[in-house]
Amino acid sequence: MPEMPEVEIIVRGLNPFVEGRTITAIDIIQPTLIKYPDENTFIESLVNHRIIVASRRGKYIRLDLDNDSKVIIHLRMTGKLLCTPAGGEIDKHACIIFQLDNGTSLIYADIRRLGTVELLTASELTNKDCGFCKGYFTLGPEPLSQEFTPEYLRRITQKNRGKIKPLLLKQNYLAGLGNIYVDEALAIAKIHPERMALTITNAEISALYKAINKVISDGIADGGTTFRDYRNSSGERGHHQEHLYVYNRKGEPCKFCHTPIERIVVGGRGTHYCPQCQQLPIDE
DNA sequence: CAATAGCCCTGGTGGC
DNA sequence: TGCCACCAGGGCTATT
Repeated sequence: MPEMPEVEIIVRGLNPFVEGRTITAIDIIQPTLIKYPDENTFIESLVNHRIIVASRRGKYIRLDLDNDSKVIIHLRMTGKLLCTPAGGEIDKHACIIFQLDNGTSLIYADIRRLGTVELLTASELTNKDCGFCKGYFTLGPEPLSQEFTPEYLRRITQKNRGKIKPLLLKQNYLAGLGNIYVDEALAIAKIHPERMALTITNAEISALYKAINKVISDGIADGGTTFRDYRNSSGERGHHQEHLYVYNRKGEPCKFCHTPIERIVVGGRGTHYCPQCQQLPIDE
């Protein structure tokens, strides 16, 4: 569900709530979400330990514990991390409940249960070849970071034989973009989602670079995008859906030229674009 | 490598 | 109102 801006908002909301709190008990309602290690080791490693900090890398959330355990969480499509006050209502799709020493609880809830929760020791985190959290260890640079530059974007488009949209969705090239923000960035940069990455010009690279950083920072500023399931750690909706250019706007007028937005499938994903603003070169 | 399909799941929506 | 096919913000794996 959540892409980088949504995960960023979740982590920002999480920290004031969990930082310094000790986990007093863990209720595991859906054990299949815990991919590593086994349920008992998971509980033993965390109960009576203090959460130092929550952080984000790409679409992953990480909790660092005082015994050097790291909990790596991916929310996939419908996962939520909810900070629930003492006596507060437990989400009906709660999968794992971390009870904290002040009576509150941190609840992992997930309607479709596609999310993943893994616990690594400090040495497993350093080792990277532990066989778990593979996606976490191979993440590319973050939008808005020093490492993400127009030159970097140029480099990955030059060495890729495929279409631009599937490339931008690959987390090992760029961490954090998902289906919504990719469509939005391409719309703002006026690049067709099926454009062959190799043929993208320097001027377009420059526009795409700015557009990626813009959609991500706007998404964060708006508290994320909520269509149905996304909620921040307090259970509130985001607002960026009110400012989208193309995503989920099939048939509605383009905000630049008023041409109806079209929906196609690219790389197996629903894709929205303006057929007027985002054209393929004639020879493609 | 790139493209595609299948898979993990539930639930909302739109067509009939 | 009911039934049903389809679709969904992700990502791993296997196959061609």
